[in-house]
This record gives sequence, structure tokens and C-alpha cells, in this order.
Amino acid sequence: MVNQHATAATKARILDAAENLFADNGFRGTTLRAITTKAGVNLAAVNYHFGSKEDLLAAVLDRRLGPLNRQRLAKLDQVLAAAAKTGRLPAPRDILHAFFEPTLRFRESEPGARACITIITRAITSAETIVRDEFLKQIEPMGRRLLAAMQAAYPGLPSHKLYMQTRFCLAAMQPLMMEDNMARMAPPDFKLPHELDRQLDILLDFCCQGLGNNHD
Amino acid sequence: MVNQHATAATKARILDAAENLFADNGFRGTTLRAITTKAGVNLAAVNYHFGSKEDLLAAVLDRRLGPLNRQRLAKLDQVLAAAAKTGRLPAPRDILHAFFEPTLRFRESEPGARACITIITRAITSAETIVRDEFLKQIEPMGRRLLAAMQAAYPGLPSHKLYMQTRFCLAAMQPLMMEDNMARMAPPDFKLPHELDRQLDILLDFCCQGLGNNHD
DNA sequence: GTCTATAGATTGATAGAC
DNA sequence: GTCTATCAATCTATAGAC
Repeated sequence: MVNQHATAATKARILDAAENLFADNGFRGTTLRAITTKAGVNLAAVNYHFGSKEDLLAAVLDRRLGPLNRQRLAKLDQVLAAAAKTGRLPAPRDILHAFFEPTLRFRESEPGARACITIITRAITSAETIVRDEFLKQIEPMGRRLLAAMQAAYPGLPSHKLYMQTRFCLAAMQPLMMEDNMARMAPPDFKLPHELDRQLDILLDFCCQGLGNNHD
Repeated sequence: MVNQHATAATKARILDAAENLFADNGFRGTTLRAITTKAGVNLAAVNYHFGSKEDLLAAVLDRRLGPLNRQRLAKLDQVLAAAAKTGRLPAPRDILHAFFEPTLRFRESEPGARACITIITRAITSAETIVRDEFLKQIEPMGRRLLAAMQAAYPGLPSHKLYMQTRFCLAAMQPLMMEDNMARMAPPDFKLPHELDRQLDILLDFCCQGLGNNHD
């Protein structure tokens, strides 16, 4: 029988180190040596426990995106169920809130989560095929559900317009997902609102006004 | 005296090859061998003509961003001058149009320009320090001017809110700057409007409604 | 200016002892 | 499971012939 405690601890240390290094330096910019040194484990440990560097990336993403997506889906289902109960269309603001709020809350929950959010913020535009593909695999069902909810909220709208606007909303979240990115180009006196809910309000106001009445 | 024709042609071929490869595979994912092979020049040519791989990246960005930024600034100045002449506040839509329109038009002007737009779309969130820094160096004056114009358009608005909203607008442009990105997660029947002006309208409608009346 | 050849450093991965 | 040692395959950059 294997030493499960040692295994679990070593794997976790590797995941933590890799997560932070991938966030700071990207996938290609991070070496197995950097990861294992930071984790305080042997160079061979990554290949022993995960198989390869690519499989390690998949594990890094999976560990965080699994729970996060379950949260987002639960909130979304709640919104849709509540709307169905009252016989009204679901509110776009509630739908977007079900996606944005868990994401930004999760980001503040733990340094590792913050690092992972940095990785996935980059992932959609990444030139690193593995990062992009692994992220898309994890996000696709969520994206489909979100889009379906938006279509339910705007039954009359041409689907291409709704899809574009939904993508604009998701893209608009990017500066809040990468705070140091937000800091770049900021005027010298800029202070991001300290309260997460305030940040969320400003983003949701922007997106929902952007979506507008939208029944033209 | 050097052979200026040969030099200019070789440099251009290297720039073209590098631009496309950086767009496809990122900076780190592109080797000098791949660049020189694609350009049909010798491996040593990059270091001879540009000094280093990093200096080549700077040259790739500079060649396109120089003219593009001049276009954007000229349009922005036009908007501000026209507003000053009539004594009215500049219209947010005109300001954003001065930034968005040259960008997306430029992207359609030439395959190389399209590749370069892909590079700069990724640059703001890039984990590759050189890409990010080189881009920021080129975009910073433009960003400052844009933000100043937005402040002129919304004189009463708290500056942190205006800055955030402006960043949301810039981020929202991302899906239109990377078309294949837009295609990912799209519903099977999705067709991006063929006309650039139509794409622009949808984006500008979204952003300007998002910015809203905004004098609270 | 262009070329070949190669230096010098790093990389992901693995074999095999413990 | 952990370790050392190492392989084979990269890479950027450059020296020096033409």
C-alpha cells in the first residue's frame, strides 16, 4: 500500500507551486525545475505524480475550476428556477451575477485561487494551445448554459447579437479578474473600490445597461 | 556602402514571418529557427539585423503600432476639436469610435496587420514580460489621451468609476480583435456580421449604453 | 550581408538505486 | 515515493569564413 499521506501532501505542494508559477510566468515560462524547487520536492516528482507537465496543468485547472463551475451553475439554476416560479423572464443582471460573483469572490478566497484566476483570465486569448484547450474543455458546458440563460432572458433578440453582447460582458470582466492589469495605465490617484460588491455593481451596471432594453 | 535593398528586403521578410509566428505561437513558442526558415533567410540574420529576439519583437510591434496610433490620435483630436468648436462636450461614442474604428479597420487591411492585432490583443494580459512591457510602452500615451478625452466627456463622474468603465470598454473590444476567439463557444449557427461597421455599431451601442447617462 | 558551425545553457523526461 | 544522474533535444547567440 502506498503512502497516501505523503502522496497527497506532495501532490498538493506541487499543485500550489505550479499554480503560482504558471500565473506569474505562463506555462512555457515555467520549468519543472522551478516548480519542484518551489514545492520543495524532487525534480522527478512531477512526472511520477502527474505524468507530464501538460497533465500537471490540467490538474491545476481542474482543482479550482471544478468547484468554481459547480458554484456558478448552482447560482444560475437558482436564478432560472426563481424566474420560472414567478412566470417572468429571468433578469439579465441576475444571470450575469451568477457568473461574475462566484468568480470574483473565489478570487479573493485564497492566494492560490487568485493565481488560478490569473491563469484562466489569460487562457481564452492564450497562444499556448494546451492552456487554451484545457480551459475551453472546462468552461464550455458553463458557457453553453450561460448563453442559453441569456437567450431565455431575451427571447426576441437575434441570436448573433445576443451572443456578441454576451461575449462583450464576459470580456469586460477581465480587468477585475487581473488587478495588476487594472493598475497598469491607471491615473496616479486611482483606487479600485475596496468592497467587492461595489466592483461588481459597477461592472453589472455597465453590462446590463450595455445589453439595454434590447428588444429591437 | 551597404546593400540597402537586400537589407530592407531581408528585414521585411523577417518582420513578416515573425509577426505571423508570434501571433500563432506566442513569443516564447516561436524560435528564431522557425522565423528564419519561414522568412527564407539565414538563422544568423535576425541577430545581425535586429540584435536579438527581443529587439525583433519590439520592431514587429513598432512597425504596426506606430501608424495605427497616429491614426487613432488624429481621429481623437478631430473629435475633440469639433466638440470644442461647437462648445459642447465631446460625445463618448465619438471618442470610442476614434479608438475602435481604426483598430478594427487596420485589422482587415492586411494579413500581417491582422496577425499583429492578435499579438497586441493578448499583450495586455500576457505572462511574457517583454511582450507586455513593449506593448505598454507603445500604448501608454494613447491610453492617457483616451482617458483624458473620456474625462472631458464626463466632467462630473468620479474618476475611479470612469476609469473602470473605460477599461471595460477597451476589454469588450477583445472578442472582435480576435475572431477565432469569438468563434470558440459560439452557437453552431453563429455568423459574425460581415460588415465591419455593423460589428462596430453593436460594440459601440453596448459600450455607450454601458457608460450610460452616467452623471450620478 | 550571408553563411556554416558551434558554443553554452536549458529543457522535459526517465532509468535505476534506495 | 523519493532520489541522483543523465539523456536527448531543444534553444539563443556568436565567431569567423566567404
